[in-house]
Amino acid sequence: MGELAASRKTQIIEIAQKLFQEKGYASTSMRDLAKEVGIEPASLYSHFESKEGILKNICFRIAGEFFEIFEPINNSMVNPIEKLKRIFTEHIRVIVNNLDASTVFFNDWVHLQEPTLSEFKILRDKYENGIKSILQDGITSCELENIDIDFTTRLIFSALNGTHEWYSKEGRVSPEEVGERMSDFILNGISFK
Amino acid sequence: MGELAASRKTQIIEIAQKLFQEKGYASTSMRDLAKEVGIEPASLYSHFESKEGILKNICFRIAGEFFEIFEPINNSMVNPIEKLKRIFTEHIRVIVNNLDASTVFFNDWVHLQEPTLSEFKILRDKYENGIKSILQDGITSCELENIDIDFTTRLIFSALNGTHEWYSKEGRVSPEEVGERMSDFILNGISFK
DNA sequence: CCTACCGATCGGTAGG
DNA sequence: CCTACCGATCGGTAGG
Repeated sequence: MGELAASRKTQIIEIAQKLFQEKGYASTSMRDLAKEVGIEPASLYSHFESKEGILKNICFRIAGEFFEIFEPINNSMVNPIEKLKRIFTEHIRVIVNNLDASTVFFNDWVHLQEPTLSEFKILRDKYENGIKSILQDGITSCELENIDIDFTTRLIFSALNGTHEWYSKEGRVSPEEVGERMSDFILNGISFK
Repeated sequence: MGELAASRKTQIIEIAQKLFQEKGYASTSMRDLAKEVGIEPASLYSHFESKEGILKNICFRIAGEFFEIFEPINNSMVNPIEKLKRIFTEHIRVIVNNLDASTVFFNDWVHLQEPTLSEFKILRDKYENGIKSILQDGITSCELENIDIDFTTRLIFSALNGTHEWYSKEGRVSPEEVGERMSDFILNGISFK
């Protein structure tokens, strides 16, 4: 009390993000989490139905953030290259603004159970297909070379989604700058030949 | 029997790689492993001192493979760009030839305990610093633009080390071709401006 | 390589 | 949100 009064549920999620990020979802027990929150283990179950419920909350919140930045840019009337540049930059910003949660998102979504796992994969594929469409538009309009779209998409996500692994250690670079340099790197790499 | 007689120890490692890759190290129990091998859980301990011993074996074997390809290329008398190109290609080959083990290497090294964890990190830093030196050589000799070496190195490893996540699903591309296209992508991306 | 077993810890529930 | 507790499972050991 006296601090900003985040709800207990929010507090649990924030601490869970931190612990899952540090030790991994599978290696973090509900007892670890309860201790850090300062309540009894059983009390966690009045806020979440299960341990997986917490993971679900984290993963789908981050997925939601990615779509929130993707859709308005994708629907805007700019050319494909500019779209990609903006999406890459905003994508990085989501990661950097949610370092703990995005680490959990990338590392621990595999621990989601069916049917949640399938829902998650569908969202992921949707986002991926969105990027592929923009690449296709770029090729069609001759703004991009005739690249291998699947392969290029993999490379793009590898580059973007590695950010959480190193950003905190070299945090002197601003998210905007990382996003821009990453965009340059990728777009330059793509237009090879 | 009747098949190629790999030693039991080798067989345990191979099955462990597969299970750790599928479910993660922390979520795979010694009982899971024993069952798949076809022996009693306690019997695993006549081959390995602990569960972590198996992880150690996998992680350091892969680390060794990376150094085996790195060092001869690094010591060879070719220019920095050519060195990078060859290292990237061989790096990809190591990943692709050891898909299970390299997935464990990338995802589960965090579960190593001290002092093994520190030994592992030292190897990782050594490899990373090797790449940084080559980039520096390339800049000094004006074959590369005056890029940010730390940032570039992060991007390189993000791109290279994401390969294990998608390769098996699009396995129609040969390791050599992946390596070459990845090299082109990275080297083209690097020389921006 | 097995039988038999240990203490510790796990996610989760009942009931208040 | 707590006390009290459940059955299951964990990594690992003793002794052969």
